[in-house]
Amino acid sequence: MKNVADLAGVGIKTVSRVVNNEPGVSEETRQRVLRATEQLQYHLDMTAGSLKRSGRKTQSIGLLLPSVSNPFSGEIHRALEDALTERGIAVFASSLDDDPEREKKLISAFLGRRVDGLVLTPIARSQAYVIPEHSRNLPMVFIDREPVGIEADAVVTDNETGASKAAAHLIRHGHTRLAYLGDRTDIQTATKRRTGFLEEIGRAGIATSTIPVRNGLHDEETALRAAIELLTSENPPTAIFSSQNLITFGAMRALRSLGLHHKVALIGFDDFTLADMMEPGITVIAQHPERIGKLAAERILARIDGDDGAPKTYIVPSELIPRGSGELPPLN
Amino acid sequence: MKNVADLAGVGIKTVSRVVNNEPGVSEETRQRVLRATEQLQYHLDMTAGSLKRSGRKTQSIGLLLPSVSNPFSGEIHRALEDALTERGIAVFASSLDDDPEREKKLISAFLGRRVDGLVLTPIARSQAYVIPEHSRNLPMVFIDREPVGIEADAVVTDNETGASKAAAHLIRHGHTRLAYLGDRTDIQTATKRRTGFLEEIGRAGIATSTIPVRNGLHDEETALRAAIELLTSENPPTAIFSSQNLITFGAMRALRSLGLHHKVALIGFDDFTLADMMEPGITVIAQHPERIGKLAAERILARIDGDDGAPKTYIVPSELIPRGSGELPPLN
DNA sequence: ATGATACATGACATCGTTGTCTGGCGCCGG
DNA sequence: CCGGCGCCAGACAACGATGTCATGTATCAT
Repeated sequence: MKNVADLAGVGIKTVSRVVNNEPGVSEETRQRVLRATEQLQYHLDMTAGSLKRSGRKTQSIGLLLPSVSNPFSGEIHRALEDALTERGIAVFASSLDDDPEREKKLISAFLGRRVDGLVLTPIARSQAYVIPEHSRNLPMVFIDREPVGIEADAVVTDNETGASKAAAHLIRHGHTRLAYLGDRTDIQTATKRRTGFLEEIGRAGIATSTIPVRNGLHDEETALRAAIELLTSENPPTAIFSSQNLITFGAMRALRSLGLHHKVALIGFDDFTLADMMEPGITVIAQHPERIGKLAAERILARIDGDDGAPKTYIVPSELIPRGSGELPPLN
Repeated sequence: MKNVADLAGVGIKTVSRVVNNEPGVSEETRQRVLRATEQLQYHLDMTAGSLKRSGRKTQSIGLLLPSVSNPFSGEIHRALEDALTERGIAVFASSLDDDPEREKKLISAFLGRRVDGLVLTPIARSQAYVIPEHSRNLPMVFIDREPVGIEADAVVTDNETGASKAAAHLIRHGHTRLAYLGDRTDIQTATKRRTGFLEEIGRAGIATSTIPVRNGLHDEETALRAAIELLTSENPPTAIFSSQNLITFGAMRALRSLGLHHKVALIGFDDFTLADMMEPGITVIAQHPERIGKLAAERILARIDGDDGAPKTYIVPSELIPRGSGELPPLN
């Protein structure tokens, strides 16, 4: 900046005014300065600017996702990015891998970079450890899962209702012998989906104690095994609900390997690419990651802009998409 | 920092030494300072530090991808992140959407944030406009596509050889009436794949002029239409090669809608989730995004660390994964 | 003509940190 | 007993920008 000022023969403050489009510079000087910036390939240093600038905003936020390679997270990321880029805010993205230690480390790394806000999927059992930052006015929005031990904004899918819709749908198609394949019980969304599913079954007058529930499945392989075991038991279910993407894949493989894919109904939580191209098409409870991302962006921006209303949880509705697998009638 | 220093009753430089783990502080003072940082919830401000620190490193890099919601990009992103997080480097990620204007704007935004390096998928017709930055010693690594108009490191998939492997595979299974469904010709990878595919056909002694080539397909819908048109023409191909994910999906839909999915062979460039669960399984030329990401990370780190060897293009081999669709024999 | 007013501009302190340099103190060897 | 050395610690400038304030000049109303 100094160099530009010298070249243009003006003070550095004037250069600052020009590059920041502040008023109070004559058109002539402005042109001279612009020519100088051009000539020297000058580029404003935002990091230095944010040191003194009012509010000390760095125009960047931190985003913590289960993994940036997870398509669901990718959609959220994209929607967030679109909304924030418009405001000139850049996004630091990181993957958590369900590791509470990593969660803390990454948050710390973002804090050190003085991000203007944090959008995150909580992993650790409690997020109480960020209370100091939060109350120190660091905007935070939790996504996908509600935080524990701290009052903050959250944007989540309607997990319970979504799962209950799946149950209702299967029951409406005549099923009574349902089964549930679920994720680790320490994941909040997993337990909510289970609750929603079982409660709906209860409401339909079916004894939930008769429903086989397999928890703790965390990948395709374990889901596959659990599903096979279930389907080859002596009183196998006529319909399966899988609480998550990978588990759905495992269930699909199990059904196919036993030749039951056209006989046993299946509804999975989470939509996925090519679900409609399967044989049969897979009925799913679709989440709306773009809506989650967009809402999270709106909330974090509002907080950055000073909104200090009481924290609130925003719920994004899920949607049942019938494609065939969920409409198969019970087979006996 | 000042506050911490006061509370601990030491000078700010001593606090700096402690939080940066520099030597020359007695154990007693160190403890006192650490207690103070704890009490005040002090967190080092890296942005301020990088202002004066030698080399002015911000410990962050910019990553430009077609879209963060694209699974292929996601894998690259993840691999990069893993390698960089180890070194304490954070990643700004942004989506380009095939928009050259956006490419320039985003690069400019990253430059303003003084990233230590840039990893990017080039979109614009030429990247000559970043020559000033590059020669000013801003490390840059191009991924997926080689840059035009600038000498810089690049990490790309072996597009030509990959496509030629697909052609050879189909020919080996007896096909002579092949067809090519390709992306926009202004995308470098697309033309390379076409070249590789056609050259291999030529080498096999088949007149490439007889091969229907459809370019300019950019999504599932256009690919679907092109494929249907091709398959319902009077001398339809017995095998199709699709140059990219979405085009493969379009081709799959076309084949299925015409009831030809077990009759006409298909090989797609790019692997995708559930390819093995299709009917038949889809044979693909798989890229290795994790390897691309890892290599890109190694290169950018080396450059950041001062490696000033001549720029080089690194080629990551692709892999043909047979799953059924590519092994169907010609049907007449 | 004169004081008031508006506008263009630059000097300077400052943001939070680190690099450099200097100072005080204890210890050692001669 | 003294010079020299090593260790700990702080004072101070500097990084690249911006906020504040002062200054100079042209313009305007009276």
